[in-house]
Amino acid sequence: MPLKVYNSYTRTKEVFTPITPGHAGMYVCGPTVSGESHLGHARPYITFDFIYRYLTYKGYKVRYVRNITDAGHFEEEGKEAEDKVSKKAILEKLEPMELVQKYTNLFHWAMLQFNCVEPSIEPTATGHIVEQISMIEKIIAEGYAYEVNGSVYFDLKKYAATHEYGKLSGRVMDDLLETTRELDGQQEKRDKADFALWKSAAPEHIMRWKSPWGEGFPGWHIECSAMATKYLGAEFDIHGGGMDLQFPHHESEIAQSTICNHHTPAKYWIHNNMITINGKKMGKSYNNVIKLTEMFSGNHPLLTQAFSPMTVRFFILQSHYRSPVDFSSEALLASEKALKRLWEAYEVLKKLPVGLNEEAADAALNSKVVQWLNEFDEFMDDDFSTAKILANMFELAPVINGIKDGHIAPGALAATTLVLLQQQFKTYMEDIFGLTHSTGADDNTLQGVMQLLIDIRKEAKIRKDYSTSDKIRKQLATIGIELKDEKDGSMSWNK
RNA sequence: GGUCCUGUGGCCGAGUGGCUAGGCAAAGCUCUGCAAAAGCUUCUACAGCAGUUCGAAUCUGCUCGGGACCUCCA
Repeated sequence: MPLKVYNSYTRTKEVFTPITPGHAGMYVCGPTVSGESHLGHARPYITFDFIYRYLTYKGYKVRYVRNITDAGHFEEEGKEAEDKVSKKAILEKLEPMELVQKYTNLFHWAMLQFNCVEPSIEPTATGHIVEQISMIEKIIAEGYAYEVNGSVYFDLKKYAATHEYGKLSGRVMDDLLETTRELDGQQEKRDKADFALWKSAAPEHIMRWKSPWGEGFPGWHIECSAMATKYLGAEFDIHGGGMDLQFPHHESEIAQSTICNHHTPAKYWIHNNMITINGKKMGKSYNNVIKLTEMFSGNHPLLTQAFSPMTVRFFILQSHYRSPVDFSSEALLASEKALKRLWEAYEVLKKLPVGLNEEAADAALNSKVVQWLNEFDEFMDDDFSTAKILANMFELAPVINGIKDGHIAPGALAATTLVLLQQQFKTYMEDIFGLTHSTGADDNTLQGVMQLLIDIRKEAKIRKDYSTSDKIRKQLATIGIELKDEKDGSMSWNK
C-alpha cells in the first residue's frame, strides 16, 4: 500500500515516491532558541516525529535534519538593526551563546519528555555561516542578488519574472509589492518585497561575522536553505514546518535554492496546522503562550492541573495534523483519561494468553477485529490519519477487556488474530505514536514492596479486616499508585 | 484591504455524495465488602438560507460567525 501525503506545494495528496529508492530525506524547521518552547512548538516536533517514525516503519532509511536557529533576526523597523538573541542577552546579562545554550538544552529536555526521536543531524545556523556565505555568493553570481552598503538582497522581481514565486503560499507577486510593509533597510532595496540574504551589522550588534560584504549576519531564510542543501542535497524529499512559515520563510527558501542549485529544493512540502487557545493562535505576538514547563507543572492561570508530556502528545495525535486544534484544560483532561483507558487496555492485551485455536469461535467478531487492525496502516498511509487509528483502538479496547473479563470467550478470536492484535498495538502505541508509560514494573525494589503490600492486603480481606485493606489502597493512592481488585481475587497496580 | 482556511451533538474531535467515527462528560444497569476499573445500554449532531442530485455534514451560491497569512512566529 503506497503512502500518500498532502503536498502543500501542489495542494493535493500525492503518492510518496522518494528520490532515491529506499531512502527519505526530511528537513524540518527547528526552534529559534531565543526563548522557552511553548505548547505551540510541541505540535510540529511531535507531528514530524510520528512522520519520521512511520517512514522508518515503512522501511525507509530516513535522514531527518532539524536545525537550531541560534542567530537571531531583525527587530522592528525604526530601531537599530538588532538581533533578537543579542538584545535579550543584554537584558539578561548573558553572553549570546550562553543564552542559546540554555534554551537549546531546555528544548532538548522537552523533546525527551515528549519521547521524540532525535534527528539524524541537528545543525546550527551559527555553525554554517561559511555555507551561507558561499550560497549568497552563488546567488549574486547568478545575477539574482545585489549588494548595497554591506547588505545583500535577493532580487525578487527578477526571480518572479521567470519563476513561480508565491506558488507555495498562494500569493500573487503584484499583491506582495503592494502590501509589503516597511522593513529596516527598505530604502536601499531595489524593490520593497526583496528580502535580505545578508545584513550589515550595526556597531552594537554582538553576533557578527566577516563576509565579502563586510561584517554582518545572515538573513533569516538562507540558513535553512544552506543546511538543507548541505545535508540533503539540491533536491530532497520532504520539507516540513508549521503553516505559518509558508510565507515568507519557505517561499524564500524555494527562491534561493532554486537559483543556487538550479532545482526546487523539496519534492513534498508538509505543513502542520496551529494550536489555538480560545480560538486564537498561540504565539508570542498574542501573548497567550503556555510554556512547556508550565504545562508539565500546571503552573499557569489557564490550567486547572498539570498535564504530562504523554497527555499532550496524545492530545495532538487525536486530531489530524493539518487541522487546527483548540487547547483547553477540559480537552486535555479528556485526553488524559482517554490515554489512560487505552494504555490499560494495552497492558491487559500484553498479558492475554494466546491460545492454539486456529479457528475463531466468533467469526463475525474475528473478522471485524482483523479489519480494524488492517486499517491502521491504511489510515496512516492516507496522509497520517492518526485520529482514525486511535478511534479503531478504542473500538478494540472493549474486545480486549471483554476477553479478560470473560465476556468474550477465550477462543472467540483465532490465535493469529490475537497475535496480530498484540503486534499492531505495540507497533502503533510505542513505535509509531511514541507513547510511553512508566508502570513501575521495571523497578524490582518497588515490585517487591508492592508484592508484600498485596499479600498483607489479601490476608486482611480474608479476615474481613476492611479498614486495613482500605488503608493500604488509600495510602498508595496518595502517592500515585493505583491498586485494583480484579474479579478473580487477584490485585493489580500501576503508577 | 488582499490571499487562503474554517463553522460537526454539553465539550474535544474524525469524516468530501448514500453505511453507528471515536474520546470526554452525563444517565441507567451489571459486577463488587466498599472503591476504582471494566462490560452493557441511552444521548445520534453537522451555522442559516437557497440550489444541484434519486440521495448532501460532504458539491454550488449567498448570508452570518471564527481563524491563519500578508511582519518575528511552529
